[in-house]
Amino acid sequence: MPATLKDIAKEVGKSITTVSRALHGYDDVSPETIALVRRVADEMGYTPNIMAQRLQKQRTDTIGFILPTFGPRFSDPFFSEFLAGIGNRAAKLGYDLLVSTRPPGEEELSTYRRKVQSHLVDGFVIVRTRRHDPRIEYLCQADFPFVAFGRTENNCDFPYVDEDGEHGMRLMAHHLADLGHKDIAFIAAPDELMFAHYRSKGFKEGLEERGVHLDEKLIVTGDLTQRDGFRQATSLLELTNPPTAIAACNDLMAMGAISAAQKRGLIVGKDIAITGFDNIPLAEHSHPPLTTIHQPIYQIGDMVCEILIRRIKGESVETDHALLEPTLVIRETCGGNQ
Amino acid sequence: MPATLKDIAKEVGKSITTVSRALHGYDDVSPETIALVRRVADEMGYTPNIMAQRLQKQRTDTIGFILPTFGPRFSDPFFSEFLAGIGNRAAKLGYDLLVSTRPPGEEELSTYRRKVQSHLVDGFVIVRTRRHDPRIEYLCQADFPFVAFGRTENNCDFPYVDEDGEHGMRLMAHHLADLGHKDIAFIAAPDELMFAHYRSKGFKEGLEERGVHLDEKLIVTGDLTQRDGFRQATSLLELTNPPTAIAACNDLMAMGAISAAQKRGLIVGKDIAITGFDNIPLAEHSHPPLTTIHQPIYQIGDMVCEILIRRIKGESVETDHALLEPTLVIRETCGGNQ
DNA sequence: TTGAAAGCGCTAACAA
DNA sequence: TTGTTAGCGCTTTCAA
Repeated sequence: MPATLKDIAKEVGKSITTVSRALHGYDDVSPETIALVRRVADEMGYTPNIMAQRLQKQRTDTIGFILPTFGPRFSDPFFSEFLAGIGNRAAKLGYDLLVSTRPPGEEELSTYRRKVQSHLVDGFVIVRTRRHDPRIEYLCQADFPFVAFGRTENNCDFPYVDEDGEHGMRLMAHHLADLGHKDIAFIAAPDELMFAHYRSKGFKEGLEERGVHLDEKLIVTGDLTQRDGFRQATSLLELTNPPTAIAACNDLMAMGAISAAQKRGLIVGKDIAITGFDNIPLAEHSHPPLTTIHQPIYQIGDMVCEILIRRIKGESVETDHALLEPTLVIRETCGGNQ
Repeated sequence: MPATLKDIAKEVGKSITTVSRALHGYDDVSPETIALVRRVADEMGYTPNIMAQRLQKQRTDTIGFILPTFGPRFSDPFFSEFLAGIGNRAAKLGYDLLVSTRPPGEEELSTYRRKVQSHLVDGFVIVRTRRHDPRIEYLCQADFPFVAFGRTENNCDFPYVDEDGEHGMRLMAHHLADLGHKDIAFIAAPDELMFAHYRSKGFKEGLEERGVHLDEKLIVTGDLTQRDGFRQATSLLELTNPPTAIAACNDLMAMGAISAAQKRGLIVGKDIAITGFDNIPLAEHSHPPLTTIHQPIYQIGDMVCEILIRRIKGESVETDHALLEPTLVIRETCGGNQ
């Protein structure tokens, strides 16, 4: 149906090769031919068949991104922003983005494997790294290009961009301690998630540095959703000695915790302090606005994508181990400023 | 590098053709050959080169989805959930998902055009339809398969799934009117967006049906973000005769409105009623929890994708004009139940 | 039951 | 400056 090089060749009475070269503007084609071919190509509405180009070139100009989803009601503001970051950068560099959604696990890994082996993508963006991450292990061992948002404990060297969550949570711990809190609870996330691990670590160390004891009973683990933040905070508040501050591992859980506190009639920012991590857009508009740690997700997506494409193209990359400095965003959930 | 049919053929001492057929389990290949070929293929870690298959088959087994983004801080919970819906269904049916992010406008349309012409995808999922939608116009005219989430006023027939936003907002208007509100404000969204148009229409009609007059001065338009919801609600509340209820066109703006009200010291659900539309996960955990209209976004994504793939495959589709019945979710932002 | 040959649309080395 | 030829990896007639 659509015009091919062959059609144009027939039309202008030249060979396919010449047409191809004319279209690419090679300088060994006469200007007249170039002009002619271009005009005819335009008239015929020619667009190259990308599959044919790809088969020939043995590249796909496509990068893969497999979204770790968790059940249908999946809605993490994190991902849409990150996706916009990589998507826009990829487009700017002439790359397409192949997205899959797959829950972590066996099937996830085989999805990576299949896409690598069948040459569906030239490289991968990995998010939400795990302490022991089979995806990274696989890609390293297969020597396939990828860049991760997050680090891991696997012992192999690979490019990543990460925010220093350990430092971020240390900042937060100091903030809370300096506000005079003694009974501080922490809603962690599964320690297998690398970022969760770092954040927990930073928080504990931060409190220690301020001489505040973190009671094991006040450490609980949630699944990163606001629903679970609500649940975990509720159980925390039902203790005989409830905490005066709750730090959550991410904003979503913090927002759940705010609900829980309010449900018990507590005034957040006065009766209890609550903090998050991520600074999602919603954080600014929670009630009260959430004190949190900022993470420039869009920019991270952008960086990750750019590094990946440079690697794919074999260009040199200056920094492929970026660790971003987090900043504390003080709003109203810890009181003080109002 | 990776094994090809040729490699296997050489290894087993048969022709490429035979190997291909053996791998596909054709019944005109001897069982022994099939077994042998399969074994060798496994050993060599064979995976078909998809680009080659696609070039040959003239299909891509890929569906396209172009995300309308608006600036970097792009974070609409709507999209991640919708994406999960189409992504999971596509995977189940053996399709890949090619995602782009592009702000609405000229470049957006040319992105569609390029992907169609270069055979990058077999069909498109369209979201956030506009009253006059150039994307739909183009795809219709090009006779390219697509399914939309949302309707349009372009006069061409195409498959869609939509929620009856008009009816939903009518429900909401009745709810507010029945609660006794007389001074009701509405934060609309740009009328060019089809869903916004329907929602506005339904809201106005709903109030009329209850004999409540909707003052033009109390109708403002926001850009669907919580930030703008905040801004618009603030201006509404600064009027000499501020409204006693604010209905927003979507949840995000409603959440901004809640902030605005609280900033002015109003108690939401008592001093003022605020409502949304969408029932995003966060709605349940706003403070107070938001009264809204439920929209099963994940399921809609799933449906849209399924219809699209059936069409691509040329299978018959029973219902390709689905209009879903919305439901009112009463929580606490209008008072009453507490 | 198997293989030879053609072709999907394109690029590139080489020859003319 | 242009054309011939080969080939990317696969599927699919058609003939043996």
